[in-house]
Amino acid sequence: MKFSKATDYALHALMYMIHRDGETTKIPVQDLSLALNVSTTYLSKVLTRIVKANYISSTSGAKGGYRLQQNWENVSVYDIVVAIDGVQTLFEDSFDHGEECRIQATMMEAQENLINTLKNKKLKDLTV
Amino acid sequence: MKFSKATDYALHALMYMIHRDGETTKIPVQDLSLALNVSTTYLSKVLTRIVKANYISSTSGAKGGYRLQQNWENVSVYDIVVAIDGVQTLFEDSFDHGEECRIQATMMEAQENLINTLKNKKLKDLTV
DNA sequence: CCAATTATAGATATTATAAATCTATTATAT
DNA sequence: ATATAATAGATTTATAATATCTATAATTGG
Repeated sequence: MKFSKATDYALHALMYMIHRDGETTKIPVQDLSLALNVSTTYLSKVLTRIVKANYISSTSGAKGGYRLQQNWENVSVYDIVVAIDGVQTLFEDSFDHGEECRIQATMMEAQENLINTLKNKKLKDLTV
Repeated sequence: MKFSKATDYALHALMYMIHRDGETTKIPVQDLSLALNVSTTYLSKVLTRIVKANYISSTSGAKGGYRLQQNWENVSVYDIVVAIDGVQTLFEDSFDHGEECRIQATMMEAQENLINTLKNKKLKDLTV
């Protein structure tokens, strides 16, 4: 019952990018890696997922790097969680008690409240 | 980012006990094991934690078993989660950005909403 | 075109944790 | 005394997260 470190890395990397230049410059993973003290290989593997999800762009080669997309302000914390870990179910009932299982319903309700909090928090809100 | 199966087992075992006899009879783990289709050894290991947390009692030996405590109605789903998995932090920030880290604050807020949902749901509510 | 730089992909290794089993021990009723 | 039942500790198995390594593809500047 934990969020992944990868999500933590991604969020901090994004905040670094936002605070540094906004969506104006490309930032190579090495810079981010240095700032966060996480290996370049792993961090780039993580960031590639954010690229796939289209919240940042990337360009290979010299002078390349990662850059925020114009829409970054509307991206929620939950979007990042999903981009990294996929849509997770916090609770997988081992029993086939069906729809009317109140235990499952309770867990789902709790999970919804968690998710909604993260959906309502945009990256922009974290910069204020 | 998952609840443990053990918690699932415990909750279902408790519901079985509640529905069967309330706090009147001792139920050996073998009965529960049969009802849930979980091994007796593992289930008893799980239930022992619920005993330690004082939400059920146990007696060894012939005609022994597990029995609900009189206070079971006031026990929340969160109480069971904690009894099994301990107090968990859903998010452990890898960076020492301190109190004012907004990422951490957001995750904590989301976690609080999750926990409060589970605190407000009593075992009694699951039986209705 | 060449060399340097940078992201990506795939395979693999490492760690950590949950899930489950096994054995021995202790307690209780008949 | 014997059968029943919980508990404790050690150990195994399974699974997922974390991380590294190597090779490949793309881009820039000379």
